[in-house]
Parts: sequence; structure tokens; C-alpha cells
Amino acid sequence: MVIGLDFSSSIPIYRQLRNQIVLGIGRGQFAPGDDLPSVRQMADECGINPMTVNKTYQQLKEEGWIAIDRRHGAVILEHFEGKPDVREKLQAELMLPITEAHLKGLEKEEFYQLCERIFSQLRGATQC
Amino acid sequence: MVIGLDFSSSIPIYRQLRNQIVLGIGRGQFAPGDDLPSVRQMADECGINPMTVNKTYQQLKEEGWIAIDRRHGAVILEHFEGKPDVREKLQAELMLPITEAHLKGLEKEEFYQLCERIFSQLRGATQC
Amino acid sequence: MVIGLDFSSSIPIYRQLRNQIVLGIGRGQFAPGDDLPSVRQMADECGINPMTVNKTYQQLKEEGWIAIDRRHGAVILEHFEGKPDVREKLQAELMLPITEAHLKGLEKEEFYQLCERIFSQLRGATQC
Amino acid sequence: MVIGLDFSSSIPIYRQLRNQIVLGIGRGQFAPGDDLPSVRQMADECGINPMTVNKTYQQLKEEGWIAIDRRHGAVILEHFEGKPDVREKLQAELMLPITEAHLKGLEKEEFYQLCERIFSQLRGATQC
DNA sequence: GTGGTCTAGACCACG
DNA sequence: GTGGTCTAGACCACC
Repeated sequence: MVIGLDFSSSIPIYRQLRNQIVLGIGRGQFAPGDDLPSVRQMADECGINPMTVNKTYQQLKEEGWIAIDRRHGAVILEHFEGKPDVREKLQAELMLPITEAHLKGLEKEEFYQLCERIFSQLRGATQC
Repeated sequence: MVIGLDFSSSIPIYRQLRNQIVLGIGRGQFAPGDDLPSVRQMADECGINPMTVNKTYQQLKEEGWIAIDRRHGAVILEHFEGKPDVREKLQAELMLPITEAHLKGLEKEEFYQLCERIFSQLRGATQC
Repeated sequence: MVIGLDFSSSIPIYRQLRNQIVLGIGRGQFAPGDDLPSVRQMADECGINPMTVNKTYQQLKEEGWIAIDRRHGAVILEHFEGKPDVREKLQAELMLPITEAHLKGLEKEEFYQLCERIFSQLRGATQC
Repeated sequence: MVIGLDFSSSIPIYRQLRNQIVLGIGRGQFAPGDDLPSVRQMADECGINPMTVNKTYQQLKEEGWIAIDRRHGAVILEHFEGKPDVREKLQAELMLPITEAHLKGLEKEEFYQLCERIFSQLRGATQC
């Protein structure tokens, strides 16, 4: 797995790393039961501080994506039953990008095509 | 226009304000040609410092949403044809929320319903 | 003569107007002895405040470009013998744009071509 | 590097600082990959407020001269291939000074000598 | 240590 | 009246 980090982004590194891992799970590059690289290994690969990786892993654990086992390190979990506010959270996250894209002239159809493309890259997604 | 700011959010105030204004344009609460409240006025309304509002306005100007006329203050612009990378930006912004929602069990259909609801609130959007 | 003003520019209007008039003199659109429009007329044409035009004219007078005659209004002068620091001032003004253009990859030859083009538009310039 | 600021100039400090840094890059005093002093350090050296330096750095970042790395602060970038309108921008910037100098009697040859002198001070410039 | 944000209050130029 | 700039001093997140 290749992790792309942008050190000059305004998004903190630990958060970028977290996002990349979640996307990796979505794409099927990490399957439930898989181990994540150890904190050190990941830190070396990415050229960042182990503390930063640690923070990422703690967050992923709190969010229910992984379990951290003293003996085996971080393991991807099977079910991601997080908080039940998926819809509200999603709506809040979509509102701004959709509005901006609309104002900049993007057609709704084109928007849906784009969504389809994203869905098609997801593991186990219903193809349309 | 009522601007809702969350002072305990991790999103900077100047950015929240910027987002609220863009959403306002999307909803048609601000129409092209309209004046935005003056920096001081907006600052008073929101209970924040004028410099913070100033930063927001500068950003909106750079992004092409408004022009700051020496004589009349800030005015909403007509065309928002900014950079041609609307699609790429949108895709980058959608990737993560869609992936997360999918992994948490949200069906694609439900996702599209949610998008429709957002679109239906936009000024001049094609109703489906 | 058409005056182009940008009301959202960071350059004050009175200064933009001053620059446009100097450029007009350079192009030969205003010849020595010509009258400038009256303050009112100019203000109307440009859609700006007469006070602003007044400020421009005062500045042009101080800089030695025009004379302001109570009876005839503003007249373009023949000789523009300003302060003798033309070279130093010019060097200071050229340093930054040349450096930036160079750093952005503009070749020296291209730069000189561009200068030639500007010179060729000047009244009474030696053609090369 | 010595930064010369004129506190009585009409050009804002943050802009003067920005210009000085770009000139420094042009002269080779800052090479790609070099670190700029930290915001606080630069502020101390120049005797100005850190926020002012911050504004300069943000502007340099937006203009593509530097990147602000979360870990190491500001770094001079390698390529300055920004917007493709270098020529137009340059022309707009040269028009006025050339016109004024011409009207004040400066010969074209003298102008070119002056340009040569500026070019000769640039890092990696072709000597003529 | 770094940069990022925000405030309060001041002063200035512009129109 | 408007926006633009600057300061001093504070607090925060990140690494």
C-alpha cells in the first residue's frame, strides 16, 4: 500500500494518514483481519514521526475501524458499526462540495457520473 | 441572512463564515450583484473581530465569489467559472465521505436520495 | 480617450486615472497644449467622484505633466523635466518585474522583444 | 540575508518583505530547497510582528515561491512555473515605467543598458 | 520548537 | 462611511 502524504497541506499528517487507511479499506486493499504495518514500519515508510502514526492508530481504534492487540499490533475489524448518524454526517459533508460544484456550473448528471465512478472503485459495491 | 458559527469547532471561524456565505449563494439568499454586509457590520452581527471577517472576504475574493469594490464594499459576482478543475476537486472531496458511508452500510440508493435532497435546495437547480 | 478603471484593484482610483493619462500622453493621445476634460466631465465619463479627479489633476500638476489654468482648465505641458533621478527610479521599478519574469523562465531575448513592442507604441520613439 | 524595510513607505510591510524575498531568490541568496527563517525568527530580525511575516509567507505560498512544510517550516521551491500569463503581467508592469522614462527624455539605449545591469545581477542569467 | 487563529484596539488611505 | 494594515499578546494544534 502506498500512502500519499502532503506535508504542506493544511490537513494534519495524522489525519491524512487516517484518511488514506480508510480509503484503503474502502478499496479493498486492507481486508478485515489484515494487519496494519507496525507503528515504526509505517513511520519509516512515510518518513514521519512514530508519534504521529500512533495518533492515527489510536483514532482509527476509537472510530471502530481497527483493534489494537498488544501482541499482533493493529488489525482491521470486520464491521464498522460506528455511530448511527451516518446520514446526517454525510449530508453535512456533501452540502458544501455539491453547492460549490453546482455554482461552478457542474451539471447534476455529471455529478452522478462522478459518484458512480467512485462507487465502482469500492470493494463489494453494487455495479450499475 | 443568519450566519451560524460554531466557536468550538475545529474549523476556523473565517472558514466557517466563508462556507456559510457560499452556501448562502447556493441557496439564493445572496444573488449576484448583491452587496455583502460591510466588514464591521458582519463582524458585529456574528460577534467576531473585523479582521476575521476581512480574512473571509479576502478569501472569497481570491476564489472569485466576490469583488471588493473600493466604493461600495463587497459584491457577489455573477459567474463563478473559476479554475477548470471542478471535477477533480469534487472527486477528491467526495471520495472520503462516500467511502466511509459505504463502509458503514449506507446503500447507494439512499446516498442518491440524500444528494437529491441537497440539489433540490439549490437556487435554479433542475428538479428531478 | 477611453479610461479604463478597475474599481476592485488595490491601486487607488485617483492613481489609476493618473497612470492612464500619463500613458495617454506617451501614446500621443494627449499632445502638449491639449486640454484635459474638465474635472466634472472626466468624473462623469469615468463614473467616479469629482474629488477623485481633482486629486489626480493636482498630482499631475505637482509631477509637472500638466498646468492648471483657472480659465482654461488643465493643459498638457510641453516638457516633462521632472526630478533628475529618472534612472534610479526606473531601476528600482524594473528590478522586481525583471527578476520575477526571469525566475518564471522568461528569456532575456523575449523580454527585449516585449520592450521593443512597448517602445514602438510610444509617440516619437525611434523605431528599430 | 539582510532584509531592508522602509517603515514609512506606502508599500505595506508584508509586501515589501515579499518583494525582498523574491529579489533574494533572484540574486541566488535563497536557493531552491533552502529554508526560510521561521516566522518568529524573521519577525525578530526585521523588528516586525509575526503576523505580518505570516501574511508574507502565505502570499509567497499562494504565488508558488515557497511551500510551508508542517514539519520544517517554509522552503523555497524549485520551479516557479506559475500562471502562464508572465508576458502579459510583465507588459502591464513595464508599460508605465517605460512610458514615463521615455517622456522624461531617457534614451532607449540607456534603458537597455540599465536592463543589462539588472540582468547581470541575476543568478544563472546569460551574460551578454 | 513550528505555524495558525483570534482578539482588541489603533491608525491610515480612500472616496 | 469603507477596507487595509499593523501591533501585542494570547491560545491552540501539530510534530
